[in-house]
Amino acid sequence: MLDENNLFQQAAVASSAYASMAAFTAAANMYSSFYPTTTNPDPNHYLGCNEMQRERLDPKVRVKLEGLDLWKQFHSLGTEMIITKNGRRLFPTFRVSVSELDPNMKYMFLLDIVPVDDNRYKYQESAWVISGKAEPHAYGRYFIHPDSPQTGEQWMKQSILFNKAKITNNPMQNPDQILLNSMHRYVIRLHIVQASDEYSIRTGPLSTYTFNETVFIAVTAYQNDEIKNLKIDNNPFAKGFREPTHGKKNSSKALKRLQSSLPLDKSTKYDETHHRLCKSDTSLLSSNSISPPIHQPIVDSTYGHPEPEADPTNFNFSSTYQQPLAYNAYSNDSSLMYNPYIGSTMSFSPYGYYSSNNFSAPFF
DNA sequence: TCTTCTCGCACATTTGAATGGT
DNA sequence: AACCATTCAAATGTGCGAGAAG
Repeated sequence: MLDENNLFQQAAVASSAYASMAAFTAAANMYSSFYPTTTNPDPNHYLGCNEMQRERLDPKVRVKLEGLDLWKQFHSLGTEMIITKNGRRLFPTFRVSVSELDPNMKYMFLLDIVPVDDNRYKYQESAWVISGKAEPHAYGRYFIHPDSPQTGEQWMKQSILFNKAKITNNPMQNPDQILLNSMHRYVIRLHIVQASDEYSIRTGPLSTYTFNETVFIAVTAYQNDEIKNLKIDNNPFAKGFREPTHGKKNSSKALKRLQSSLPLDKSTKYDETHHRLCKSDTSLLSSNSISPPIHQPIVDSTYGHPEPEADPTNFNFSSTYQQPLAYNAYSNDSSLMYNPYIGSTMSFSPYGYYSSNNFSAPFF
């Protein structure tokens, strides 16, 4: 049996903070390689940490998902994220703001992505349908925010951007890239650890936040044209595929540079709140009765936004995440949804889903 | 035959070094 | 010398489409 303490001691002795984080991630990733998730997807099961009790952060701590409008647009269509061998960034970018941290304490921010259910999907007749049982998920891959660790005061100064986080389908890829399976459904999680130094990463108070709007299906090529068009319209790197300019090869580089340097263009480049509006969300929803509940209902993760009206065509949407401990992920009934917080109670806050679990989901 | 994945391509932004002006 | 703005090229991030793989 592997001595888990030794693995994490490797992280603890690293000289610089950043190096220690890398070692820590490597240690966590070694776990997943030693304990492959071939039979039981519950990380507690193969880590043997069911007994571990983990203190939570102050419940007053609030995390708000930024760019919520754009996330909701994607979510209403069934978000797809491209995964590649070399790793692909998430779009929309995962960005949060946090409040009520202790300004003087140090924290680390980590992101990971976990399966939402135990199904594999395929895109058939303009709808996602279950095509079989899911492949095992490689738990233990985290993206650690490069500013970690820093004080609560610094984290709360501005929104926290995870634009460098990448997803891949290549197990041999850099361990800080999150390994996913194509045609599987996932949700993004944020972990905040109070860690004043590298020794307290595993023991410091921890809270985990999940946002319903970040549920997506990993794909190697876009299936839904509406999703593709929404990406093209909103992702600055995909500007070349927008209608007016796409296919033109006669514009000189100098002209392009001039155009791109126009003040208006620059000022709106990364402003997600000014993205172009697309078609009405509800008009694009699938009402295919054979579709599984691919999308969660849109539940506000941001304080101060009214909850949208219920869509009568959207009868298949479940309310999984609003129910405390509604499903057993590891039962034999594959129709049940996977709750990554199994064993815990889960409550919803206006800022996001908050796990009250003391020990289970993240294993660091 | 069908579905899914990979790769090279064109077009875009980002980044950082080099340059010039104050 | 130090600072700032601009220019430029390389690196990187996109989706497309053809073809490969299973």
